[in-house]
Amino acid sequence: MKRTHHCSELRTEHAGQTVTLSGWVHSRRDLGGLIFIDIRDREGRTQTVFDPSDLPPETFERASTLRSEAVVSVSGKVRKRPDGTDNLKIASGQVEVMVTNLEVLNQAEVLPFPVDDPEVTAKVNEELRLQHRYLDLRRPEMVRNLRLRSKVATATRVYFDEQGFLEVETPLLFKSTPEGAREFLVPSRVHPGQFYALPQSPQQFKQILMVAGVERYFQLAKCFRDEDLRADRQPEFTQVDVEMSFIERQDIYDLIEGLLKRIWKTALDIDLPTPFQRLSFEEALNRFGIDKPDTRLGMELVDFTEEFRASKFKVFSGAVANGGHVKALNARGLADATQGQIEAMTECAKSFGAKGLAFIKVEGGEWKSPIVKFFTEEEKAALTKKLDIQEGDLILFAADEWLAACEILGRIRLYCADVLQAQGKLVIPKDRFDFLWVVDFPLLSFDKEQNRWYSSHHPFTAPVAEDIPLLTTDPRKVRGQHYDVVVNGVELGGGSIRIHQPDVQKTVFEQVLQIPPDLVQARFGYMLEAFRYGCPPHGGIALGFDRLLATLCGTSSIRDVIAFPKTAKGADLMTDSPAPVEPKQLRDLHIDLKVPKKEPQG
RNA sequence: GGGGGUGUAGCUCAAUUGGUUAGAGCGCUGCCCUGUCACGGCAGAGGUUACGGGUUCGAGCCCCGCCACUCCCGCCA
Repeated sequence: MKRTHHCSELRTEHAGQTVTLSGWVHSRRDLGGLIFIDIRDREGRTQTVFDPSDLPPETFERASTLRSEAVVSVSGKVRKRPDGTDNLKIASGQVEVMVTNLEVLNQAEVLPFPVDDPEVTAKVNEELRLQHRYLDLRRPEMVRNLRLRSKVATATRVYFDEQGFLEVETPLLFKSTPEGAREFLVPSRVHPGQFYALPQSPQQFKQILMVAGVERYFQLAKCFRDEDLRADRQPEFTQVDVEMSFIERQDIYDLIEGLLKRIWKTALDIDLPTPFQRLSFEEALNRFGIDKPDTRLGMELVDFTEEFRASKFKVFSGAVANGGHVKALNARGLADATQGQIEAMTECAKSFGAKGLAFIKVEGGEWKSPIVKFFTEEEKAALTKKLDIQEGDLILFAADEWLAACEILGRIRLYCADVLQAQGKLVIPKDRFDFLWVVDFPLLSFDKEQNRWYSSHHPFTAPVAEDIPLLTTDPRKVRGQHYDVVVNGVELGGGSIRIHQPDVQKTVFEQVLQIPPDLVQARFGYMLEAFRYGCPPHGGIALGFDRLLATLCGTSSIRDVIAFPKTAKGADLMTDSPAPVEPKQLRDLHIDLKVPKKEPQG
């Protein structure tokens, strides 16, 4: 049964050798008196020939009954294919194996969907693919993704080892810290009524490791968040988690740029230019309307606050009078936007609090717009100049508070880019990767509904040193030592320099975030205590490993780079989980269920 | 929690907008076929139109409900 070669290995120089191949029946061409069977393994495929003149009739008969995806082991002599019968589509296409022995290791029933035809399979309903993930993973594209993931994981470990990092595993049964994302809870059998939580990230352990003197820590860490899912979010996911002592922000930039450079070279043989561009949070919002800008798209936002301060168009001048901004973007070539597309954009703007969406279509040499009649010649000239308006352009406006105006147009910009790409008017090369750092985030944001400040990143993020006195006097102005790394509009990861002084950490928890002292003690007491016994200055970062792989593989869904992902409702369709448990299990855990009974249908 | 999309043969999709017995390609089954590689030829089987109601002379199509998948908003310290 042992194989001598894999199925993408044989070449003309192997001709004459007797070999054994093992794998799956990829395809079968039964010509009646002669049968061709392509054997496939994870490396590729090889054509085998069953010729009755070389074979016992019984073996030939068995070959004719083989079905797709049966598992076989065949032995025979390799030979160069007859002239004119080479198959250039496969690597082993110049040779074939003349089978003398066939062992059927397992038959396969008819499959629920084909795995041998990439065009068909790529369109198969994802529900079905997830139900039979083991078949989905046989597809060459999925094998490639698994392989790339493994390669990148190894490259990551090698890189960090070279840089003097220790890989340390941290617990999955952790303590609930309900400030952040909703957690998965694990009931304790031994401690009735008490729960573990699965970690949203190893944040606190990695900081504790710095107190422990590890100095350089990394881990490919499993993280868990019980929030609603998206194409780029799963309830359990993997982070490249990093923490270092005695560093400043620049050290993290250098380290991560080196890592990504290594990964891109290993995975795609692409040399990433470093250092990455650096944008402040404010500049990212001003120019792109989002804190994770996709700089490949062009169409930057332009500010017209001054130009429209005294405008006759009251929507603009009114917004400015209230301290707001007027911003615009030029969707080049989108003047032919349909009514439906304009409406979709307007709906999108409204969902961000806009009252409407002002626009100008530049068609046939004139500006078609319900608002252009309010504009003076000076205002029109300013628009033409700063937006470089040309025939065929679509100009879109937002007038609102600064952040809202930016975010509305930021969202519209992405919508326009989608439309332009679908129309072929915006073409982005597949091998283009625009990396950048977003820095200088505000440390705190204000929650209007709950009337309190919350951490923009997390409560362990260090303020810029000279801003520490402002924590209690003017929180809005405090800058955080936080950074995000972004590629092509995807937030790949983020981190910060941490607070390492127990008194500053206590101030943030109790006075700024207004967490009662007894709660702080119960939830974070061990950390504050640890900080008192000699905590080095430290900082770190976490990269979304799944998003990283999705970017490398050119897919928008991280499900394509996770072997066994869950659906949008967190179900595993293959194992049918989550699922009910036995009453005894619940009794052991001291749990009573209160699940409303479903109303009978009808 | 909210909004959009999808659900018809094993798979991918049609069904002239409410009208005869729901079709096609691939796959599957049987027979034929010695140089195929998307093999070819002939024949055949295969449907609770996701599910439950309703309107109608008549529903795959319209209405109500419900389930699953998917995308987005909220959410994701």
